[in-house]
Amino acid sequence: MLKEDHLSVTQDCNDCPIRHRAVCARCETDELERLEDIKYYRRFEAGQTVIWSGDRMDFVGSVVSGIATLTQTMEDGRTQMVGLLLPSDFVGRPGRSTAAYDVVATTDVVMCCFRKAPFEDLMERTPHIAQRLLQMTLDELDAAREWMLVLGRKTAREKIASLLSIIARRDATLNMGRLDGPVTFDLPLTREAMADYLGLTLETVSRQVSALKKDGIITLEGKRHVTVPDMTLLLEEAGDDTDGGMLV
Amino acid sequence: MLKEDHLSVTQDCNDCPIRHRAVCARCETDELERLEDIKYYRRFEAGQTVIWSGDRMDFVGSVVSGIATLTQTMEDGRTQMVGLLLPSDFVGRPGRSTAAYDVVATTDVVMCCFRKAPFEDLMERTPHIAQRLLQMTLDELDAAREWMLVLGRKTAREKIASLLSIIARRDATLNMGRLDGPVTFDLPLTREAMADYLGLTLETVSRQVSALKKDGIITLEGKRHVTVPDMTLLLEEAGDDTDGGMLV
DNA sequence: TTCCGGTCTTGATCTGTATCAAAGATGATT
DNA sequence: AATCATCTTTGATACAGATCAAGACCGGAA
Repeated sequence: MLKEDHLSVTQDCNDCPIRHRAVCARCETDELERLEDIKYYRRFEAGQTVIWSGDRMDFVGSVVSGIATLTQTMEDGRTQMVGLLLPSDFVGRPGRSTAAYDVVATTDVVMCCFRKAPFEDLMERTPHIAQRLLQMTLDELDAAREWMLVLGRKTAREKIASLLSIIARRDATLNMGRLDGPVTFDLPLTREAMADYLGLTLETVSRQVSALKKDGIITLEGKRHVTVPDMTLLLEEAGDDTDGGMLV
Repeated sequence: MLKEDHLSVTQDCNDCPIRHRAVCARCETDELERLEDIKYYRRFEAGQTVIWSGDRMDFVGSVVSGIATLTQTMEDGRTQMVGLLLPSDFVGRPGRSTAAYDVVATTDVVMCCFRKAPFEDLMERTPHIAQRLLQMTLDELDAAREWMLVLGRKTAREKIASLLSIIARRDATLNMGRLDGPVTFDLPLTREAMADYLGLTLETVSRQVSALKKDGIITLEGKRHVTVPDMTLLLEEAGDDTDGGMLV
């Protein structure tokens, strides 16, 4: 649900009918005019690396459309995805000059960027922005910690169910969909990307997706189009508290 | 390294010779006087649960002394530690009223607390605080993501080495120790707690600690007192980039 | 000193997931 | 329509770590 004082850029941002919300609806007008100078769009193709870990990072921004991932790679090639960037997600870290992770476009991606130094100035002058960014960062921290439980303690089947639940929920949030009937969405990730997110191999992902399908927890049309007849069942498979809290 | 504008409470805070730094050195004096009204100390015994997940959380604070953990538990008892709270770490979440995790005192703990509502007011009025808190939260997010790589992709031996590296580094930071010679510290965690942090069983932790000892990567006096003759070797075992970045 | 509860180690065996291998879809390009 | 590259599924086997089980250690209490 996009809030009035949302820092994120909404999907309409590219046309910019609501560009004045791009940073913060509570900002005064003159700040927003100034914003125009430091805002610009970037387009990335599917597969393209937006930024490499260790690179100088001279912008912050948010995803307007498309999907990108945040990944960490060890020298021997083992890869762990540490974040999934969907439309409205914020990218970059105020106060740090180099990127800590690879950011890779999974699909074609449009990002709305702000030059970093002026953005940081703006943040200093307008406290709402720092406060809003703090809330967003705390949410991401919660998500990361939630994921630590998935990675550390869940079985392969539970991991898959957890990932599907999260994608279903995020998809519903973005598209104003409901979660109380059958839920349908497109998987934005290859089996390999899912594996990298879940700390599994792609073969195991494939097997467990097939198993969930066989057991009627999900239906597949093609490889990527998923229908969940009953989210409650999926959440049970994920091993989450079954009080339905996630459905609210 | 404690910074001048550190939000955290330092170890001396209990005696409060430097209590005016308790929130932010850059705050003006009158804000600090007001602070006295909303600050208090709490003492917890080893094993005591500071707060239960889901509980109403009416304070924020920071650890003055002792060690606490942030854990998540599934209905069937599987437990994952999602954070380790050492002296100077911040506890609590401005803007959210219930705790998301269990906070458990591992040793006796003293926390310096601030009543939540007034603290949030203070944050609104004094932008440095929100900004400092944002930096701290971003650091925690980095730590959580680092840990996702450990949980998702590292072997048991690498996991143990990673945990020991982190504890060694944090210990050195707090005690102004060096990391370029032999490093000695006390393990603040039982084998079971280590297992819960690493997504392993306590038996596997025990075996891998023994293996690292046999291979001369570490030495043990008793069960808990660890010496690392050469941090570089330990970092190699952890599978971290071996450019020594961590030693700086 | 002995007892005792909690912690830790070690051994034997089991199992979930990785690994290795091959073939089946799918969609783009010619 | 045929070719090709990429993604996905499925099978056979191997292995890291879990599980089950038994003691060893260690500090505190009596």
